[in-house]
Amino acid sequence: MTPDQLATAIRHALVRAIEDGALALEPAQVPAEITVERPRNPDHGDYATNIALQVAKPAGTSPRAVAELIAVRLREVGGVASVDVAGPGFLNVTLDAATLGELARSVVVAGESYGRIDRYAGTRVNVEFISANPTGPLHLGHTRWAAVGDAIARVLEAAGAEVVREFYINDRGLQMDKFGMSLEARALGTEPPEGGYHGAYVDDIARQVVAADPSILELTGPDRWAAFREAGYALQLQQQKDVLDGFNTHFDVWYSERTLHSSGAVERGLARLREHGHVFESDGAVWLRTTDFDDDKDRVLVRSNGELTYFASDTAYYVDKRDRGFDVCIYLLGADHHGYVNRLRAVAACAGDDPDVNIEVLIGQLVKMMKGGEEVRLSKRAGNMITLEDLVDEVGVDAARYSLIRYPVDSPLTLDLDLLVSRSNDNPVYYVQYAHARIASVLRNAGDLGIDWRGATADLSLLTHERETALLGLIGELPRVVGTASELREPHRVARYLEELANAYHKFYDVCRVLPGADADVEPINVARLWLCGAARQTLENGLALLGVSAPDRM
RNA sequence: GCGCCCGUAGCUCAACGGAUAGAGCAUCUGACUACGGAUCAGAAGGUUAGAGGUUCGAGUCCUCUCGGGCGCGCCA
Repeated sequence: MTPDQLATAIRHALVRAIEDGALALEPAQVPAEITVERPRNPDHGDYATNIALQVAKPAGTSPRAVAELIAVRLREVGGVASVDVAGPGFLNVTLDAATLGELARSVVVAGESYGRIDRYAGTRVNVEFISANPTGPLHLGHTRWAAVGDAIARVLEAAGAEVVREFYINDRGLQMDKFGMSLEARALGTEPPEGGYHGAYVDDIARQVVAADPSILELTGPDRWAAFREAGYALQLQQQKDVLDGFNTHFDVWYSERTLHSSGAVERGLARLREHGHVFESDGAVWLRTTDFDDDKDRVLVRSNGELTYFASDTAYYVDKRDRGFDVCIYLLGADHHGYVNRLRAVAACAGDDPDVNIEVLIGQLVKMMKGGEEVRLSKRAGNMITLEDLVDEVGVDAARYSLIRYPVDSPLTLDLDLLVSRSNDNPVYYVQYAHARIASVLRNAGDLGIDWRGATADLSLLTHERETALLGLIGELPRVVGTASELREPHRVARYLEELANAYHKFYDVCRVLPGADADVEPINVARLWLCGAARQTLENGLALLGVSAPDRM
């Protein structure tokens, strides 16, 4: 029995109590969600629910009395071994061993699809993240989003959503020109202009550009730096794509800001906003009245000199996404952009959408790096800038991704490079991966012993050891973890869950011998435990896949 | 000045309004001549920054104070 099935059984028990007249409650007062959770304390059974505490007040009686009414009816349900009323009115449910054990079989049978749910079936989601200028390498700030954004996309997919990962290329405007002029300057051996780009990578790209086409130096005037700009753009963008590819983060759409303008999307976007009546003119400029929807000031779309603002691109881009059929547009932005939240939400509202439904702006705090006990200051001046590439070179893709994903993004994160580099259990990713490798080893050994556990008849009711039931219970949690992680857009919950699961496996392994000892026959308990191992391995693999982290058979 | 985020063990951090606030690291003590010791068992470590409030119940929600990070252009 899965936790969801138990929740349904509890609901039925509650409804029956109402129908029997034992409980004075309107059907409408039954909560939409019945919370079933695994108690921290094993004495509290396999599962616990607080439903009695929730409905006691509207029912006009005490929580414990309600709990008793539900308990009596729940005990009749097949697979339920016992139901206790505890504390202020919690219901503690214990399943019988066979019912719990069968979970192992169903997980192994489900394979890679275990953990997938249909909560967001039919929902099209656009997840936009990183969206850097193509004027330099991706740095540490981008890296957090590369890992977390991709994990959010994976979790949403597991929850049934149709997800597109999108990277908005800021390839238009003054910064690009400065980039071109900086490249030109370095190629000519002069200093980049005021506000230009510095660092070794600028020299590298300049060299590459000249090497690819030496005739570029024969150009003059703006033609020359524009040519450097275009050639450098192509190289830098490709470099970003390659690095992200190596980071196991693959974008479905690379959306160029230039394309947005050349395609007429900007005009269409402005037209849409005018239709809804939130555009006005003042002081020779065109404005969007975002203050109609919680923004603290109105925003300029077209400057009095006729030029479009960056904000105009933003609005058009949003409208374009919606026109492409996305129900939800998720933006992942750094904390230094949190001032954009209200205006982006206002854009959605001005376009006639519901900002609470169609747009979602997630703000992530910045990452700090410690090395040798000191903070590594991040600066675009090359020397101490940490790039995504640097991080991966130092600690590897799995450790880098995992370390960035395992913390909620709304709190600032401090990473200690020294700890990450050491391949010890200081980094929990190894703890989780080790559990997977350990199981893989056991299963290999079973094969070497000629044990065909999947083909044998197994009595899974033998899995009654406290460590076995604890492990089974946690294995059963994956679908619900996917549910909360996807709903809250918090993939760190998956990582935390995997650590718990790995811990439960190690504890089980420590006291429960899986394979028969030397010269011993294969007993039913060996087969049952192999099923448990198979289920645990599959759950770890599926969970790690949600994070884009590998599940190695050997380490 | 206004706004957003944060403040939990020595350190890095968990905890969809639930039961005795949990892990890892660091410190101390233990455990295999059988499946991977990158493991497991145990000890120690807390006024959840502070003060009020909401309710059966608050680290979590509301108000205020203190402390830290960030943001407030017809810039991109």
